[in-house]
Amino acid sequence: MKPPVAPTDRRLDNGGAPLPSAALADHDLPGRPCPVAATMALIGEKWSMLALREVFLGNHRFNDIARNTGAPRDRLAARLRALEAAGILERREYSTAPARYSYHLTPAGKALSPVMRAIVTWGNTWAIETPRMGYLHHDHELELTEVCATCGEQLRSRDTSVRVLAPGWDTTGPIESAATG
Amino acid sequence: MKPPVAPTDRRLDNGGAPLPSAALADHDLPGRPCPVAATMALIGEKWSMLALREVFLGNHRFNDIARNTGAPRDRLAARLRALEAAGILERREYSTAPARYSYHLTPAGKALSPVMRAIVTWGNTWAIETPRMGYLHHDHELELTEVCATCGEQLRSRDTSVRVLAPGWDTTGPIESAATG
DNA sequence: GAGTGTGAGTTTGATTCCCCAACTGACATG
DNA sequence: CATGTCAGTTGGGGAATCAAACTCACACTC
Repeated sequence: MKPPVAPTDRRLDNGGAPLPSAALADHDLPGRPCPVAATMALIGEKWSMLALREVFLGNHRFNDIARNTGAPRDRLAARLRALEAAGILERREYSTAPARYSYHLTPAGKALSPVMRAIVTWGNTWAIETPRMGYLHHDHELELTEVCATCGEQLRSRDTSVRVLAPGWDTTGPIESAATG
Repeated sequence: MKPPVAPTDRRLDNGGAPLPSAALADHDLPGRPCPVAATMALIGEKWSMLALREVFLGNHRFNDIARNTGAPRDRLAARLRALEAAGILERREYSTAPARYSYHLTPAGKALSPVMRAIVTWGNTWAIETPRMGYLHHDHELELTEVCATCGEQLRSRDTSVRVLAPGWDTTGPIESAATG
């Protein structure tokens, strides 16, 4: 039984090379070692997602990003630097003398598009009165759903369960026995 | 040609009633009026996503959430209150005298599960060395992909384009003509 | 060649937020 | 009566944030 949809390619551009972002270790993260905490450490600061939104929309210059997000300029400069250090954005010099840089998505940055789409979808439905952004898929409106590529079935939350893979932790928290020694 | 997958139900539990969250208006948002900005205003503060992660994992009590996230207790109290005000969490009194509350997901909160899954998937791939969390789908590992429910096709970013629906704005920013008047 | 504009920041000073640790209050347990 | 639990709240110091002005290097205009 073949999967009806192909598994999404992940890190193909990277071909087994080290992570583009300064990969975070468990001890860099507060509380439970977990991909959510690691992701928040990289893109969870204020203005980061809005800056990324603008780059996804095709705005690559500092002034455009500042105007469209409303972020203070110093904060935006700091965030762009952090996103660059995380391997999510790259700076390209489009003018020497004076040096001028534009910001572009790396493979890791482009890989954030499912996160962005999920946020757009949720926000349109639950956070504002009227949708302010939408996606076209070919020539029709995108109706986003999740599917398991292994079995091809549309995802329902009740068919899924979480597995905690961090050593010393389970779903309820740190495991007491032999946790500290 | 029928869609091979059913469209995801959104706000069915809510049946056309007002938004559970204090729905945000354009002027509440910095910069471009957009679902990303609205979502960030509700769940973008520090510790919010980690608190939600714990509730998704089944930890509903203040002390458990505090321990597993590592959040300062005062910040956590503030975030839980904000998420409650946003209609994402609800407090349930599980003990009177002394009054003790546990935190549970509302329909809007449960609807964040695609966002959470997208973040887990990205984080496992790009932010940490080794996956620390995974999902089981039935009895196999979940391999998450996006599909357009309208046409049934697996999503590729190059097949999609963004539409800006906010009046006075396009992808590049605010529209100059007749913008202010 | 003086003045104005553009672009990407940096600096400044006031404000706000965040972290940590200790404390509170109402009970349960020994 | 002392200790423990639970869900917070309070206080003080430090860090981050904000808005606005400023810098620097050039380009364009008159």
